[in-house]
Amino acid sequence: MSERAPKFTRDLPESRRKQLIEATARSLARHGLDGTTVRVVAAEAGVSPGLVRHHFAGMHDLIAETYRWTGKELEKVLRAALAAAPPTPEGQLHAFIDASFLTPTLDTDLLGVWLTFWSLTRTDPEIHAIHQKVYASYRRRIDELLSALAAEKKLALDTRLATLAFTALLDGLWLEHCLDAATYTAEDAATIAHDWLDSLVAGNFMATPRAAIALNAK
Amino acid sequence: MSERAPKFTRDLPESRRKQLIEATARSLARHGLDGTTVRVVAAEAGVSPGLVRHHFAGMHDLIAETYRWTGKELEKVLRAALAAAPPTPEGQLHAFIDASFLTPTLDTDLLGVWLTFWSLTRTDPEIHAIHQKVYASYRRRIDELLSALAAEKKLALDTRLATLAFTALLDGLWLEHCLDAATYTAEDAATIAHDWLDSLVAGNFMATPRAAIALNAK
DNA sequence: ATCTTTATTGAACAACTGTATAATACACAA
DNA sequence: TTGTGTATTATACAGTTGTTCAATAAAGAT
Repeated sequence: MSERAPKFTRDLPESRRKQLIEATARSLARHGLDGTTVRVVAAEAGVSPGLVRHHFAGMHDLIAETYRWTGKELEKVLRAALAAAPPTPEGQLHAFIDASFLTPTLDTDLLGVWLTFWSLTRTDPEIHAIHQKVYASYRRRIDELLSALAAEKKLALDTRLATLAFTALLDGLWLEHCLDAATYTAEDAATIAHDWLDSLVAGNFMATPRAAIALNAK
Repeated sequence: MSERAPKFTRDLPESRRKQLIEATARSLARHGLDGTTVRVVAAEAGVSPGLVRHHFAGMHDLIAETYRWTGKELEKVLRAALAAAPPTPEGQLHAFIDASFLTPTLDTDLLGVWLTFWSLTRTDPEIHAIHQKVYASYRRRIDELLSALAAEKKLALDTRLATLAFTALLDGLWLEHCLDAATYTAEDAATIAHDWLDSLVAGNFMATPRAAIALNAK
């Protein structure tokens, strides 16, 4: 009875920062960017609003850090999926697709946050810089796998365009699934992507120099 | 000299609403959702802030109306492109791709607005409803063309999945181009999409029941 | 000219935003 | 136990938000 409960518990800066970042991610997923305020995030993390400024330069900084964290989190999941898959280029790429759509941790909440960042990328220079960094590493990985695939299967492949097509297809599929989950399932998305890759392996893709054809037609 | 200039000019509600909607679209493209406030929009349209509430139920309503307007504007451009193209399914689909990437009116500004709406779709019920309506009509059109294509070319095609793939590829290509125009050009995007369609026509796509294969493999 | 309608203005409002700051009290060392 | 550092709280603050509303004046009707 004489022992009073502490009004709050201290924590290491590193740990508290992570809690605030995760709270921000949850808020972005649920309430969108508009609804993600200092007070909402603080409440979500179970701390007082003032603590945000103590651990971050400001609200904008917190959101940017949440972007970086989400990117790393995503990469972690994908990396693990690739490590467990067959070490062939084809096996790795198929595993990449499965990880993108069939992994429980890649739920619409986690990916819904991504949409928020996309909308910020066009107008916010700092977010734009983060975006470039994240996507450059993302595309490099795909490009390496597609190059290895082309070499192994002896495909005449424009790996640059193929990489762009692959990432665009995955992003598009996930985007539309996220915007309206009722339209199609994650399994549908995976099927489509796998099928695209199969067609690529069969050599029916990115081999025809269409641009040259179009020029001749004129 | 005795004639004083009018402090403002009146306008028909319909006309003024359109001006405000267009001002909102410009603001969304330039300053993002955060920067699009009642005062900013009013200044962009050259009117007083109070006028917004006179023509719209509120700021939220204005943004929703801007979504509807942008959707119609986009459909108008696509419809015109299809009307000018060869009436064959293949010709129509290729024209659809060109219109999506090579039309001057479909600049990154107009499409940048779309991103804003996407970010709202997940958390705002009204925007979500508009999104469903717009995309349903969008997909119906593609589905009809792909069905006609499959019939003409006698392709064993899952048109539902093919439609999803087609729209996802276009959305993804445009999205990533919008987010970082330095990565690839609109011509690159068009080339990729045309190539995908060519591959589809050649019969190398969406014909294999991958799901069944996967089940047998287990 | 005068009247009527109503599009338009501009300021005032309450609510909310991110931030600044002083007081507090937890956790650990001596 | 006492002292020290600082994570944490709570409040206050200035700025901005969407909205309200009475006054104004433009434009057509009479």
